[in-house]
Amino acid sequence: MSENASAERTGFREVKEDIVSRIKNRTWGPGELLPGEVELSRQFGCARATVNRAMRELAEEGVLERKRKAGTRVVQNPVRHARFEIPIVRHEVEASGAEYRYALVKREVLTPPDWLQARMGVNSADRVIHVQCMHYSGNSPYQFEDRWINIAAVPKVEQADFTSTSPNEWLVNEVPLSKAEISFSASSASDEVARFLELKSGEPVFVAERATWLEELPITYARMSFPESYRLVSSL
Amino acid sequence: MSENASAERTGFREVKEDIVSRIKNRTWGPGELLPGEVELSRQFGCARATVNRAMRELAEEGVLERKRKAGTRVVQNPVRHARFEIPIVRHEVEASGAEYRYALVKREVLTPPDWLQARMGVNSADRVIHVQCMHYSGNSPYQFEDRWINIAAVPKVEQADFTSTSPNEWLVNEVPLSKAEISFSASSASDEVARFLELKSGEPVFVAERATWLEELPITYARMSFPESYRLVSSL
DNA sequence: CAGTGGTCTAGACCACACA
DNA sequence: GTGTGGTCTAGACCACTGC
Repeated sequence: MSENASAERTGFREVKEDIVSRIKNRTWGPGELLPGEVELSRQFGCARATVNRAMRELAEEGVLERKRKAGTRVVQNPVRHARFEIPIVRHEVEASGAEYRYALVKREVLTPPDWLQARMGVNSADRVIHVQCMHYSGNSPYQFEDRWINIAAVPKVEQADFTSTSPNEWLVNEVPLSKAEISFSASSASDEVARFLELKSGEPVFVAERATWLEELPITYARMSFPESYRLVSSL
Repeated sequence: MSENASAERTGFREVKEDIVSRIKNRTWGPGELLPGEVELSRQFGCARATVNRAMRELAEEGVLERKRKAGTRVVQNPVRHARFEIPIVRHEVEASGAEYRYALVKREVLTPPDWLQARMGVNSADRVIHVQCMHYSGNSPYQFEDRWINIAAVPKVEQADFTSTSPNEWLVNEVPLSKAEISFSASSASDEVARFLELKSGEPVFVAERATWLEELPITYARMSFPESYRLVSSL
């Protein structure tokens, strides 16, 4: 039963940690060149593939910079990366323990406004569905959603009435794996947004915008407004 | 010379794309079980390691869910992930083509306030440096930075005066690879923030908060306020 | 307990980028 | 040219976990 304590194999996690700690203790300073994979695999007593995976992941994480022939260096200006999870509103609310409530505010079919044509490349001849709805956490307004959906991209959307299912959830089930651009900003509540979020006009709101395409085909653009209390926290 | 045109090997990128397209065209619906790695490697005519890397990365990206013995499934509720780059302010401003200007507003040594002890686990007996400074893009206020630094974690900070280098840049060079928690929110400008950002009190500001530790040791907490015009856009 | 993914190896060839 | 990382392979053993 008692295993040989020294029998541990060197895994890529150990290699990663070792490299990181050498950077932390300044063995390898910013911008400095690391030994090649072959050399390191000898030092660590493992296969080159193991070192390769370790260094590849560290490069992915923004710690190292790798170039063929040039070698691997510690990144100079550690551009920080933060990763955020953007869950479905209902799940987000329910995860907090509160009851989720949804209400459709408006649903209309229009020709795409100019800004939408410019923003997403929607064809001016196409029609779009404009939906506004509210998401509540218990009895408190949680999010006001203002969304545009390209009918040409998702014809079935004309049959969806969004009275009981939010457009986001409907789309998630209908359009798998679309590509998205997301941005965050702060803004003053417009009269309309203030009314739905139960704020005064001009009070700060947190705004998330999301535009999605499926292979260059514009699907939807959404602007989601949250009251001041909302906080977006990095995962990982 | 002329290579056999059909000699293309199946790489992990091709495997990834193929899997993704099969999900897009509903060959594999949400929650559905995919064939095992061995089976897929036969279908694709490549080694299992290649399929493994493809599926591992897709799992990393949130497209697939993998469990030993249970197999690999298409993710049910595609929790969207967004990745953001948090650059050094100076670089961010200079990248926009504007001239960067920096000004120290305040620098003082204090005992850590209660909220900071609670937030970061700073020892109440330790001392902290409190720094406030402004970052300008051309002549426009770009960011107001309010930062606390744990002297016990970075003793050299007592010698830094921050009159010409911003605390962020100083720290980046002094403390490599610290772990950070980042959050974003919207807030009303306090009198102080409004004064520095040249806004009216109560106007919306975009707030980024960052807390960093080095191996459980609290290093610094910073609250950065941006005027309404600021927009954080997802990379990747 | 048995099947699936997780990882490691040893070796090989390739593609790029610098000299 | 030539060295470095990028990737693939075929095979092996392991660890977790659902049955």
